[in-house]
Amino acid sequence: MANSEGSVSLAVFNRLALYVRRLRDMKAEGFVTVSSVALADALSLNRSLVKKDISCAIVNEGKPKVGYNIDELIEDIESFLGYNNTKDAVLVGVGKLGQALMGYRGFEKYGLNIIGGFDIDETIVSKEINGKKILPTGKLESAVKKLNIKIAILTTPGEQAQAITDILVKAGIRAIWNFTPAHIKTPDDVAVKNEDMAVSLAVLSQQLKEILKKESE
Amino acid sequence: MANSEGSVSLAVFNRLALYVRRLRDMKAEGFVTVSSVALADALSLNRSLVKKDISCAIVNEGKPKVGYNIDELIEDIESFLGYNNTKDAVLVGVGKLGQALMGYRGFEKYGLNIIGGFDIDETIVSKEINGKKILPTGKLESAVKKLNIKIAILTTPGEQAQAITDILVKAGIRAIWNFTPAHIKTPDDVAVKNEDMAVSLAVLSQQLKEILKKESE
DNA sequence: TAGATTGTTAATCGATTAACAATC
DNA sequence: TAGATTGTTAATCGATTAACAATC
Repeated sequence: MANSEGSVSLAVFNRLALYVRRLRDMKAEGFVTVSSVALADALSLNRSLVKKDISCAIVNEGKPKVGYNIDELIEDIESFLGYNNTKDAVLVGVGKLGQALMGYRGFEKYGLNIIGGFDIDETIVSKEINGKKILPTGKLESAVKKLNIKIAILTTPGEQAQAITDILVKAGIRAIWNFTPAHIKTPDDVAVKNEDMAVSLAVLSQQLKEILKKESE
Repeated sequence: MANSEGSVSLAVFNRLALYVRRLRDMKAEGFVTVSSVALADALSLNRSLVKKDISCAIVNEGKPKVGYNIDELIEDIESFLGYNNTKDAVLVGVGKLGQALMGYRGFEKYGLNIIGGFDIDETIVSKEINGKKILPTGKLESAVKKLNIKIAILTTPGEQAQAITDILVKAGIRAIWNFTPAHIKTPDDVAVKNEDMAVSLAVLSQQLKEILKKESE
């Protein structure tokens, strides 16, 4: 059995998501069972590491000499990552990015259900994207309270981020996925995940620098 | 002086970006100098950790009893993270997400210059977003070669991701920022940064779960 | 000088890797 | 049975934290 209530490190989380993606590919290629060794080798990762990561997430044990049933393994990891239990969310700020996220059908696969968008722009209010209504920001607080929503996606301009955050927190939101470049302040009992493009870009740039450096040697 | 050619861990990178954001806030609040201790306390992080992170990135040393000049510190960290040296990139797949990224002026602050977009859709080709032209995908390879571009942003549908990746690699691209949900295969000398919404969402969901659990106790 | 903070060195902690007995 | 893989325990490595001398 697994680390029943695992506060797993971020690194493990990242790798588990990577495993799921690769396992889906392997399943498509016709694999019925898969060993931790095979998965590790496919990803060029240490075998013990993959073994241990898997053991954090699984309910269905593997069999010596055979490995894991690929369906059960995918199911277990997805369940551990929370892809299976649907979570309702609101999205605030229906600009280009907000529209892109509202229109992205992939979220459903990961258990996120955006119930609707909110914007101050009159011209966009009352339109629909991907079958989801867009309401005026004035109705944000009451809607969140009424539907008991706990997750909000923040895609407003940076200047409005803090003001909207305050409204969200007041309405009972407990997790904010922040796509704005602004730093937002929240009480300790509200989780914030910054989708930080700057960091990703910096990481990518550094990798590129190392590759180009290696080449010129 | 700094760890002159620092292969710094991802964790350090993430924290340095966090420091910059907070330092900008502090500067706006009127700080002229700042100590590692003050910064650490403001972020509720360990003092030694912040001290060490900073020492990886800085050129301008701090002064005992005073701390660092806030302008120099921001400048040094930004430079270390590569925000200052402009990097040209192409963007492939000008859907909602692609448009959002092309229209996002914040990238300039981080040194990314999207020189243009590419799409197969005739109706969007030849339009402009944020002053940047959109060209047919057929011209992608020659444009990348001609302008010697090394970075590509991939925002196509998942199904096209691998085919486009192959073209990009052939044209000389060495770093791909992958916003598609697809797993793309590249040679070892091409860096890939997956912008994995699923992982972020999973992390946020877990934090939320822990908060709600704590509450019900 | 006394006090605070720097930069650096040592101690601790956690995550990764290796080793191995159990099992099909 | 022999061989491969599981699950687990021990060893290693790296990152975080604590301690401390140097300095303004």
